Amino acid sequence: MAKKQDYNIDFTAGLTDIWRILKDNEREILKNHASVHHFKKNQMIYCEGDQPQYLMCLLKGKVKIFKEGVGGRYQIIRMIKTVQYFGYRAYFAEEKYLTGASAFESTIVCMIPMRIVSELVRINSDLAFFFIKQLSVDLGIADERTVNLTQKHVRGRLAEALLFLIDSYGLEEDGATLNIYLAREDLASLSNMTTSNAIRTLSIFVSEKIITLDGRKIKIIDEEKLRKISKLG
Amino acid sequence: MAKKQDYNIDFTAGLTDIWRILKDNEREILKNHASVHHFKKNQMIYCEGDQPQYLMCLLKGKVKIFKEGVGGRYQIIRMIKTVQYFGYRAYFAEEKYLTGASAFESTIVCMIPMRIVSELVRINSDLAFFFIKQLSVDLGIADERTVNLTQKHVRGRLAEALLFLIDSYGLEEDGATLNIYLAREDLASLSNMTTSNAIRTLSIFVSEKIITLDGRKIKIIDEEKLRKISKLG
DNA sequence: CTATATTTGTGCTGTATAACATAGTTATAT
DNA sequence: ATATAACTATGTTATACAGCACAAATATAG
Repeated sequence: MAKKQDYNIDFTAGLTDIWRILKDNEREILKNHASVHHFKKNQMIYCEGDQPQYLMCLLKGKVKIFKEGVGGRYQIIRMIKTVQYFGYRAYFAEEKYLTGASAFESTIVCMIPMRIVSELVRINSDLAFFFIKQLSVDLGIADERTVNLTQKHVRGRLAEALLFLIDSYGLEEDGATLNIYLAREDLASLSNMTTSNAIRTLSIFVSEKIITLDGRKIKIIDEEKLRKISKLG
Repeated sequence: MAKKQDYNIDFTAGLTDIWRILKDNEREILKNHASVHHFKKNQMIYCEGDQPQYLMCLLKGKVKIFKEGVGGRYQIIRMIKTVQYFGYRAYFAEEKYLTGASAFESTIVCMIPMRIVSELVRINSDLAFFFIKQLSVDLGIADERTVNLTQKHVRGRLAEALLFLIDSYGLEEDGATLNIYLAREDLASLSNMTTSNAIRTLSIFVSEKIITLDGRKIKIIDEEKLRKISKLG
């Protein structure tokens, strides 16, 4: 793995959330232990079963967190956008990683040893609250997600996935094209359905003038309708 | 709601986890603000949408945490056993409750204002770590659960629910009868299926000599087989 | 630049499971 | 004690969705 020296990035700029919380001497500690790593498209960042060691902050690119299910079928559990933190849950829970993470596209990640993070949490209660809040929010999202994935039908689940992608990565300058190009397979494993059904449902959405497709580019035409479909299930 | 004076319980005995962490003066603070409440069978402890105010610790009884899904169909998100803490996630996330909680049977809960808990977290980093760990573990469980509920078939999901109940509430003195009597409907909403399918699958399990039924009493005959069914999906 | 692999798109078939119906049984209330 | 409501049980039907097959379009590699 490449060290921070290899990349001419002010990685502290990306660490805003935590940076703001820390005192000067704590920032010094963090700076001395942080390193910046580059991952190529589809490269694994960590694997299910690995021993967690780092708090990671996504500086550039996109990351998917996924989990292998029954019969090798994998499911995307969450997706990380820039300046989001990830990879710390398992360490705090004193478990091995239950999920894997891989780079969706060329990605830069800042890594801070959890040993150091733990130490900072111990001496800075604001940082403790930061993680408590983060975990609490994520747990809420996970609970919502469970109900959505189990109770909604394919249309609802796909609509929701699209809305989630808009929310996470936004739209291009035209204000319509999704700012992420993912394979149908990924869209499927994000909305818990087979690839064929993702493809099929997408083209139904096209025929209903909710979206248009150009290869992997997805243009959102009628977000309101998506919202309605997602809500009704 | 009844105050602690109404119940002659040494509620601190139930708060072991947190109690052990606190210093004497912190214990004093907690003791002065804790109150003990009794809930009748099926009584709501808090509702989806409520403003969270208390850290709750289950001293006696059983509690289900559930969530309303599409078309009023509700789903059990988790179940609480004695000396487990609950009700704090939403407060830390600065959200309203996303779930509801109700007493499964006659239940006693100790409540501590989150305002006080937050204050203690601020001054005692061990308590901060306690919540960080708790939330991290729960988030892992939620992720596992999502995959299990979405990818496994009814048999696998029901088997898993039964194993979960053994794990959470244990067995009676005979070493076989589940120590919780729940309606088929609850078993269904725990394993994400319709009541009819829970009933049907249960009686299939009976015919396969995996369990026996006597009304709501469920006797586990072949736990190994349950484990196998759960694993295969 | 071609060859090979991967991804996408559609149609068809099978099946798991939801939805409904109905009856018997057990709780709950008055 | 009796009436009413809620739960349990089982059979039948309907349907959403997975699974497969195959062709076309893209992407990737040598």
